[in-house]
Amino acid sequence: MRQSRHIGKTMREAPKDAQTVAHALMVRGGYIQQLSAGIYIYLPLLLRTLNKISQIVREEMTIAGSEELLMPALQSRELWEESARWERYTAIDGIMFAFKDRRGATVCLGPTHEEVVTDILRRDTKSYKDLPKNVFQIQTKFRDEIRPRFGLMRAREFIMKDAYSFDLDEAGLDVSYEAMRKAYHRICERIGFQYRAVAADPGAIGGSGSQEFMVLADTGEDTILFCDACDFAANQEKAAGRLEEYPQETEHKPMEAVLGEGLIGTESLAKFLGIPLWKTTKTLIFEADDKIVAVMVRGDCDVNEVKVVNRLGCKSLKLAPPERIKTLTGAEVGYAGPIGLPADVLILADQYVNNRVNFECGANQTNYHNVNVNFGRDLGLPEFGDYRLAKENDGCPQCSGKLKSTRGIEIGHIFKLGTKYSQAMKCNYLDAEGKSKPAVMGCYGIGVTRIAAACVEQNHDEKGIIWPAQIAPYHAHLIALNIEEENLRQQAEALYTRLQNERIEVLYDDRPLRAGEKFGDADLMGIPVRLTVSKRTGDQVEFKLRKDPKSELTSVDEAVRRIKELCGLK
RNA sequence: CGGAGCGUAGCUCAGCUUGGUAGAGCGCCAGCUUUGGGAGCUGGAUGCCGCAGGUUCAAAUCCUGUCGCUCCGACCA
Repeated sequence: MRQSRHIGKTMREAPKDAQTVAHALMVRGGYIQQLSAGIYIYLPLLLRTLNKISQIVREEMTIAGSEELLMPALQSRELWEESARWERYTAIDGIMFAFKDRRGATVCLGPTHEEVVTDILRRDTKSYKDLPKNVFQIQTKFRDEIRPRFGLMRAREFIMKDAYSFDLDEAGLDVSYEAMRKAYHRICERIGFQYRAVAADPGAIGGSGSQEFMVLADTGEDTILFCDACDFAANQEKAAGRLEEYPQETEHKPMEAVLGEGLIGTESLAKFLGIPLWKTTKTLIFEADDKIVAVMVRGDCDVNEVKVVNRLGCKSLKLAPPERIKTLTGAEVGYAGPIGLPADVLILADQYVNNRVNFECGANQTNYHNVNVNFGRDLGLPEFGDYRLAKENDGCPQCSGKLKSTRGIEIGHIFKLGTKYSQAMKCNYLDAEGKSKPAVMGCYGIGVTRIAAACVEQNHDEKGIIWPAQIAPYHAHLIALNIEEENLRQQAEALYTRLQNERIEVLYDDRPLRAGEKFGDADLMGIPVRLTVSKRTGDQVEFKLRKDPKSELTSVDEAVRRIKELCGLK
């Protein structure tokens, strides 16, 4: 492609709404343009990269035994009512774009395709001989995100590969899931990501197990915890950390309420009372849908709201507003405790709240704190469970190692769905005994546009993008300097033709600009190989890798050979 | 949806407090010089100051409404 005819001008300054490096570089490099909130134009350079990412994904899915199809993005309401997700996705979460067609029928743009794919497979599946099946598609998805952000990272319209497996039973699902898991690892490896597969919370999609594929980046929206000694790795919202248990006193002292005026927060309280932080207790009052729930964690810990939601099965969970806390506990915010709460309030306590002798908790009276509290004597046993947010330096739940923390971008998520959708939508088969059984499903998503953004986030320097050759928009960037000199122009044109004949994808900068501008644009765009011809290069060519600061003169033949080797061309 | 902020030239932004009819840098166009890391000089074009009302002799500026965008939270590939 001639750059003089290329659409997508580079910009020297980033638009002010670009918050992350990847977003800014993609806008500046002429990869994307914003049309409205969370809606982006994929300019020619980006489209080439997206196609290459898609091709890698396609190849690996095919090798893993999945068959490609393409489902409609425009879907009808009926299927979503069959799976009982219509209400949740429209009225409750509002994540789905839904509107009426000219006849007044309600239609929607697919945020995901469990319904449609289950509908397809139930027509195709009659006998146990029809399974297993696995299909995938690469398609534009629509999600009315509450807060789109960071350019392609969280957009309202984006490209996703989604695959769905249908098996006879759990054992079959395990096999399908494992094949997808391996394929996801190969995809990440082929793109050259620094990444980790982590245990994840399945969230609203449901199911028995899931893993996220996280590209490591400081700007990632997720925190992941991993063990420094074994292979344990999990999303922070899923992880269970191990805490040190402290030796306890043997004597149960009498409980008393201590005046500690204005002491909000366990740290200042522990200091004031002269007790270790772990003896204090945080009691948080939540509104779970329309019920009130109290959650206790040790004073040195925080509540993991995802775990609480999973325990309660509620739709929404948020901290109760101050007025509600006041009427409930009779105290200002900051003095809530488990003793004396109304009987209908469910009290959940993290397991590490237990096994403490003479601990502290709020007294439900402004400025007062109960000390020397003991379960069984001063209050009944609450429901214990794991409700604490794991964090860095916790003990590993699998071994004696310690957890480390890092940020990640979730580019893929694989789920064991089970029979949630097949049961609701009657995707059944007859087994060898003639008994009807629901297919056991898995679903596997990977964000194609998000991979592009994550890749830029992980591969750039102060000058611009540094694409790995596998997904770069072009293999080579041919820079012609002094192009107003006819003989040099002809030389550059000849080289351009030669490269094209060699099936090398080349962007040819034929613009009559100064060297600085052309090199600056090349660095910004990030094409892996830069070839320069000028009056200095004679019948040779300057060969430079984007990731490498040094350049050298080589013959054209040698340059072609190197490019083909780097890009895996024959 | 709750909280915060921003809409002025293609991009980044100044001007608004204290109303007087539009500015800078970069980019763009022309010419000359320059020519391997975003060069210099000269000349030039570009704005429904987001939109709609209101106040006023007069509104980019004050008021009201509205639309759009961004950031912080819950959602997710």
